Amino acid sequence: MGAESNSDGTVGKALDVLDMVAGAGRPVRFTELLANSAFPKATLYRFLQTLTNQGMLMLDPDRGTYTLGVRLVRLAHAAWAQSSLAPVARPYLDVLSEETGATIHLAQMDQGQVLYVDKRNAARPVEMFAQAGKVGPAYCTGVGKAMLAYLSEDELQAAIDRQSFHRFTPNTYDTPTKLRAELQLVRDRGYAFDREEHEPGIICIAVPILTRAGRVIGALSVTSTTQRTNLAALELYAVRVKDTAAQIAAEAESWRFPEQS
Amino acid sequence: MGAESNSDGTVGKALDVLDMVAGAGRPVRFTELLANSAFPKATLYRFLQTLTNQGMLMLDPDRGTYTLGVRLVRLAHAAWAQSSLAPVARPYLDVLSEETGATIHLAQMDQGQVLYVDKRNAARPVEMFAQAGKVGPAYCTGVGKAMLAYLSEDELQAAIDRQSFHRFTPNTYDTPTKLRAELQLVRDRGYAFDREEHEPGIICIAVPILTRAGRVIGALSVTSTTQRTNLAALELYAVRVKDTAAQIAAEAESWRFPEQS
DNA sequence: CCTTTTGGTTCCATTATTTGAAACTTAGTC
DNA sequence: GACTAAGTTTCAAATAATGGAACCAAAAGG
Repeated sequence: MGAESNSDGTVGKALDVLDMVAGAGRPVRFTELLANSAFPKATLYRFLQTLTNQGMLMLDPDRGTYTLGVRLVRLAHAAWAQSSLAPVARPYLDVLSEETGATIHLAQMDQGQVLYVDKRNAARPVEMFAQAGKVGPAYCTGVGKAMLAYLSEDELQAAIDRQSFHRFTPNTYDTPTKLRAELQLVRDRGYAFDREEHEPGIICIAVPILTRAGRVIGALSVTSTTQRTNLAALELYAVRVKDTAAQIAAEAESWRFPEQS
Repeated sequence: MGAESNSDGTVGKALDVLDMVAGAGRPVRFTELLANSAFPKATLYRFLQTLTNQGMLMLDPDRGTYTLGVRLVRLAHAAWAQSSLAPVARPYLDVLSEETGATIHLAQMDQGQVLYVDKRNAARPVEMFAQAGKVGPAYCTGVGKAMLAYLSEDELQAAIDRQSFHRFTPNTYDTPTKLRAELQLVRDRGYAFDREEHEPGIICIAVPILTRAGRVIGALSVTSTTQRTNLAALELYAVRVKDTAAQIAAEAESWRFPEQS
């Protein structure tokens, strides 16, 4: 059930250590990491030293605990800025958020999961890293299904193999077969719904963002609650959102970066 | 003049490659990276493959260009969330922003530079990664000087060695000697000013965020423009900001993470 | 249409680095 | 002052990284 990302030599192992620290979600001691890892003491120790040296980890000298380092934040900023999707999409999200008064999500696929790269929230305007960078399941979210529906068969199968198919609500499509049937409907329709499949009361409409060649580069969703609205009302935005996605795709694709001398 | 972060073996080299891609600021081709690196073809090639496998880089198959991967965004989210500073500071920044109507910055030290980890901007509420994650010089910004002033002599010297001392404006302290004199004033006063030292028209007041033991964990600033206000007016916030910094420090330090079984 | 160049990928013997058991050093306990 | 737990260093053996050179594919040139 775990994800063994092996066979990438020393670098891969070091990054696994990084993931372990990230996975803990809080500062961790050497011994604790040692217990959760297959590495021998000395090996893990050296990895931690190297990563700390490199600023990928940080060692709190007072408590002897490791946390993720700030270099990651710097790199992530660069990653965000140089991905053609997120920066291009920004102004479009602003407009969409204003028009609908709903929550807007911009997501990408990451190892079979949904990674939210930007968000607009009418109620709570400032979210920053607290929201962007979060991951969620693909098989039971609007953006997830919108993207899955347009993957190639190979990619789709690889993604399906990574889904946990936990039944979050009675509406969750909790088997590959049910999911594939739903994805066919998504393709026919051109957009995906989330019918409280992940969280009760939360519904959304989502569209994929595709290159001209049909490659999936992300997805865009308008999310609301059953208290405030319903699917039929959300569906009225379908054309509007599809249109926005098309514009974003076009701009992202045509965005040529300045050539270096 | 570059920073050789060598001698951390394979992992260090791989991370150098990552920095190269980040440094380019746009998608780069294999050949281009090869030209800028000391690595032989095959070696660089393998690094790129490994990093791509690991999701740290992304290869655009259409254009044959590499960009930073989404895994970094995920890791950075975790880094942000598990650093005790940024999440704890969030509500305080909100309040400060509301009270002053000015721009608020939260920063940490990163390899001699200032890394902005959060921001509130009265005018432009939504900034996300576009702002957080940015880096700036330490010797000519309020937050930078506030932190430098409270480093240990060793740390300070190391940081000074990494400063470029470019004279951005007539007010820039552009030598180590001038800077050290200024830092003494900062210590005496308990907070730092930015007197248009980095950008004309931009002024700020900044305070360090210190642990009880006196270790620097970050800095907090209130920034405005000479058109809207002046230093004397900003100084009125001094007590308020110092107070906020103290609260943040106390909460960040006492924040015990839940123990794992 | 054939040749050359450019950009990218693979091979494989050599070499250097990682590995990890064990010994060691603190720092805290009883 | 012995004992234990947590963290750090050592060093020969094992393994993985290295990089020169060959290879392949596609574009450019004749």
